[in-house]
Amino acid sequence: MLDYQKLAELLFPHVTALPEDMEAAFPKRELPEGAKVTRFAPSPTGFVHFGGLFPTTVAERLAHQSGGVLYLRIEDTDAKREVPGAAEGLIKTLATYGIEFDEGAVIGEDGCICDKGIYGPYKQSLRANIYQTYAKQLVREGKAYPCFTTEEELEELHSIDKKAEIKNTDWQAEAEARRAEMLARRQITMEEVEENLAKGNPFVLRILADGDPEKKIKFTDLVKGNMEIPENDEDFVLLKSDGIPTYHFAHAVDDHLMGTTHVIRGEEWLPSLAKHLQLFRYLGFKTPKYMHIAQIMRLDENGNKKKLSKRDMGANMDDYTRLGYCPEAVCEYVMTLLNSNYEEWRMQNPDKSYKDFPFNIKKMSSSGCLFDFNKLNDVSKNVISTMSADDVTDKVTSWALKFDEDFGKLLASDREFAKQIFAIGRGGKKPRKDLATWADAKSYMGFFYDEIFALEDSYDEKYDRADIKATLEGFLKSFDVSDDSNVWFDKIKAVGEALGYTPNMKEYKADPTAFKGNIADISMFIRVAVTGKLNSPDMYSVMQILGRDRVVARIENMINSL
RNA sequence: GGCCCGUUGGUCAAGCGGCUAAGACACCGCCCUUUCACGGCGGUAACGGGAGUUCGAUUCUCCCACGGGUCACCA
Repeated sequence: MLDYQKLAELLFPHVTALPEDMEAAFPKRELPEGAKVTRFAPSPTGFVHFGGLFPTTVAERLAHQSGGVLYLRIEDTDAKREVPGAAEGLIKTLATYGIEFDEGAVIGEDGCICDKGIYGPYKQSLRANIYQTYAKQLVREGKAYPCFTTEEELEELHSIDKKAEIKNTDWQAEAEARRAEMLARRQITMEEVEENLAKGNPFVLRILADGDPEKKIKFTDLVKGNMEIPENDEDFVLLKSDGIPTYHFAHAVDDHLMGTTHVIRGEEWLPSLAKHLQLFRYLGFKTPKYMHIAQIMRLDENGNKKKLSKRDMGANMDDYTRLGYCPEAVCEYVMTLLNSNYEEWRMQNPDKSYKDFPFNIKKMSSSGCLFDFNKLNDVSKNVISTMSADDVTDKVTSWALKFDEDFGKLLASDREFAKQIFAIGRGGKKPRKDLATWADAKSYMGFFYDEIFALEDSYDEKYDRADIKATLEGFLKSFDVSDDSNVWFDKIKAVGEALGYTPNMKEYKADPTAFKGNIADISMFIRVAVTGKLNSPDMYSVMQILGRDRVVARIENMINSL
């Protein structure tokens, strides 16, 4: 039997604080009944991806909907993987998706990350003394012990050392080796500890696991429901040799001290839940509520679902920006995936912010869903269709200035002109839905600009060139931009009728053989000349915006080319 | 391989012992319409398999299959 008190002093001579000092330094939060405290706790190793935005949106909604607190904690416990500037990027990206933190690591006025709130520091690398205080206590209580086996030695003992080779692992042998090794580790004597310490050998602190995997813990996850998980019997690492905690230990200590009520994270954490529960128990902490959110999936080349990973299209939130999706649309899509009754609510409340939606944990799906660009596009079209022409103009312009500079400059050169274009068919109960992304704008309305205008579509062979020419000439002869739309259209009808193309669609449908064609054909002749395309928004509006000179010039060009 | 989670149409999903098994996206057709877009109407399409429990199972239980996740001094 080791003298734990002595061991604790040997291991952590510099740690003088006690757990109660920490409890005093991090007082319980005083929040109204039912208020939830949630957090986003990323490791600063890269960008925010869709799979990360997902649970974070849940955390944000739950906190703010309940009058609680959402805070950001940076889990930079692995210096090797840290990417400079990643944390700043994460915060900014999240902000564009409506995720604002009340507390934690925030970007200060100087553009650098600073702490806001009294539960800091919010960077785990700065909290070593806090973790070590609890670590020391665990040693005192005989719940943790030092392990001087180096990483290299460990690797030799294990048949797995690299993720890539995991498929070739002999799991049986692995488990046995592990077991034996763990038992041996536990036999460490005070003499060995002193000897190693004297040599300056590094150590990790391991938990002394008391679990029996044959026994199950009953547990209720707020989204997964009831489940049974085997108790933990693995002496996992609490403190790495640099004195910095692993995720598990930091999670328990921080979420306790910072008063997290709901731990919201991806379901990939489910397998280590037993460790966390054990840790909370060892430390005498009340366990928070857990919500393990199903993963977003993608289809691999074999048609199987796979977790959406960083490299996949649609994973990096910056992809959406680049592709021209507006954040509102992405949020909207996320909400439809998160709560099955969201779309229904949206239909009844078309003008409200998604933040007014009563988010319901019970309406969350427990199985992973496939990312669907079709659906995103549809949602996005709806979102954009309700925006004002001013909004759309500004948003398309600023997007284009960044990702399609020439086009952006065109739009910016005459904002009023651009705005008139985007105003076509906007407003009213049945707005046009042409744009799913800002990138769609160019193909939709680029033809308005002579710099971009091109004959994308051509007349079908079946149409008599002479008729086309006659239509265009006839149209030009009577064209007057100041005509109202009825007069304007009547003139077109007259031109067509003279050529044997009936203006009466009903008549035409009743007996197509009686006519050369109809008003649709005539309109098309003009449309192609003016817009270069078979399809366009309302042609009268187009001509009004284009103005007399451009309309005439384009038609004359077409006549000359026929 | 052990453990955990999951499985309703192509996708997202409602359902919570008795229903012709909702709805949305996508797809197809029709209508409206000068094209497109919008809108309207309609259509194709689903409970992974097998045992139980039950008068009756998509719904409850078990087994199997399949899919996913995880097994680090990474989070």
